Amino acid sequence: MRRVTVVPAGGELAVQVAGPKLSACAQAELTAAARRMFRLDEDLAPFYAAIENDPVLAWVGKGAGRMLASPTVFEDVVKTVCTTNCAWSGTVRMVTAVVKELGEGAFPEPHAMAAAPPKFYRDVARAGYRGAYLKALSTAVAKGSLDLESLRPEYGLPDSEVEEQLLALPGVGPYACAHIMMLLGRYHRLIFDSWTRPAYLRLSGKRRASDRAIARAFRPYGAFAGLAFWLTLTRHWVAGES
DNA sequence: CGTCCAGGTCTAC
DNA sequence: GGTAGACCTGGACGC
Repeated sequence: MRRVTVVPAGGELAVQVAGPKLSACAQAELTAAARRMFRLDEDLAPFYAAIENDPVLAWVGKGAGRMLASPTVFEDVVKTVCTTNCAWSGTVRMVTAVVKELGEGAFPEPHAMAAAPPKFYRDVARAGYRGAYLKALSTAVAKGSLDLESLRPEYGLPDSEVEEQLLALPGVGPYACAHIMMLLGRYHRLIFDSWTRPAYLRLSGKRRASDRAIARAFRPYGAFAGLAFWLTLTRHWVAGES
């Protein structure tokens, strides 16, 4: 597995690979991965226009707001399932094991995860009950009965259908669905979990707020409500923003 | 040592 | 359609 570096280069991103020149096929694959990771095909102009004079989010219009994604939807789904009902340290443990033991230095192909025995998920990844979900998920993708990549926006499926398909996946409920939708560039849904809820209360100064009420507060952002919510909560992650 | 809970979901009412 | 209870794991916390 060769080292790949992505560096800013005059308003663009340059992907540098150590060693001899890649084949055309490998180049295309790497470019596609980078495009998805950095969300280069997404048009955030309508969002930027909507927040131009926003007291909280105007800063985003300088070019922020592109959440890092994985090279494939499959990888995002697996990782997201590994964030459910556990501490972040657990997520890191599970994903690290999957990459190190099954992926030969990178995130594994679906067939490699499908071929891993339940013992791996239980004793090595220590994924608990999620092991069965990961096994079922990767098996379906490896078999071809489940095509997660077809959920990418460029294939034109409506959000409602994508949501329905995601919610039908093992281990994917409302939280994971909203999270994956965001990573797909479908920004309507707000991500509600044990981190975002208190984070919103802290920022808004409210003592309590139902999910429904929070969603209502972000409705003015329309199709970008989920992104606006996320950026509001993570504003302080960005250097220079308090 | 037991209980609680962390970036929830599933099943059974 | 909404809501209890169970569910793997491991770290934090109270006793």
